[in-house]
Amino acid sequence: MVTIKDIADRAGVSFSTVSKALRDSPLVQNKTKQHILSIAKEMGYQPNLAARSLVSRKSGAIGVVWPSIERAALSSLITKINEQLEKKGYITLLSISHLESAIEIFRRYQVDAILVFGDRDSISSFSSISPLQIPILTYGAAGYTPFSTVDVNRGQAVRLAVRHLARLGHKDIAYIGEPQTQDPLQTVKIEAFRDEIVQLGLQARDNAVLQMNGLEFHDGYLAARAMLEQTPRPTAVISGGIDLTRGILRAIGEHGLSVPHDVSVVSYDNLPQMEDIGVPMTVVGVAIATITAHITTAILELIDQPESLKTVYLEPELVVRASTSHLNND
DNA sequence: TACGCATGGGAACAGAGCCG
DNA sequence: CGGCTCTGTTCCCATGCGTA
Repeated sequence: MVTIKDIADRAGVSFSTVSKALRDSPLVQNKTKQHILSIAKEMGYQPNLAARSLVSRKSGAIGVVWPSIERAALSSLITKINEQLEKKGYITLLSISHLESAIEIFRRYQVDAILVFGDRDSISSFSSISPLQIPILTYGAAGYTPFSTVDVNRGQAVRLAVRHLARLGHKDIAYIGEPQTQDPLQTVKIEAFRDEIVQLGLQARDNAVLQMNGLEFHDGYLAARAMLEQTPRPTAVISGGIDLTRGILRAIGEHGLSVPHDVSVVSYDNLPQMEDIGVPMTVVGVAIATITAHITTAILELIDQPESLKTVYLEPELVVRASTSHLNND
């Protein structure tokens, strides 16, 4: 490997001068600088990050723990976060391992901060993390972790959805998004759903919330099929997430029904791709760009002040598109 | 303006001291 | 004397302060 020493030998200067020249220091004459730069380029020099972080005590890397790789909503989050951190000179290391082993690996790489996406599995293991020197930011796990957190007011999002449908005249509303295994992130939404139904004096049916195995396409599909068999059939449905929504739309289509004429659909997850997933979706949630901006800011702050502890709660919005309409009385 | 030198964490190595 | 553990040293490379 080419090091600054090799460049120094070739250029006939000391390696500290090469270091300064490569970092565009004003302490090196422009002529010398250009000479050194051209030699570095010619020799194909790449700075050794390990050595650099040895001195600076910063690795310039941020570890992201992302255990549920199959969820579409999270994948657009991570893409954007990576983009924004890159602009700030950081690289992101992604781990899809379990929380404990992911953190251990990141410690060895000496990342400057760790971002953890909370999900059912990671939430339960937060308590077992031994205190460490690396700052940790969690997303989607407010109230479950001793760390700084950026989170979304999920309950409020679902309330917005219920109110929107109620305003359109719907009284019989279903909710698809209750996995069999206890998932705190989903439970919050479901509780808000039930509560808002009662608050608005709508029909509170026992089977309004549909059970399912998981939160993926097929789960939404099966739950929607079950819902469409109910009599009377709900006139509107709220979906717990984008993957479920895709399955729900499929089931409705196969049933020979149309959205929103026969069934209005509001989906959780305020993602750009929601503008058209067969139907332009009415959605509730915090826009991805807003979430990622807050996460990025919070991480950078945490690197500057590792001791600080901060919880940011983001308020969701309702974006009305073509998947919801007034109740038909025909 | 350019150079000398200390610095950082950890792997690899050298040497000392011990045991059977 | 071979084999072992334990301690101490050197090296990796880029950075940046102090100095010539």
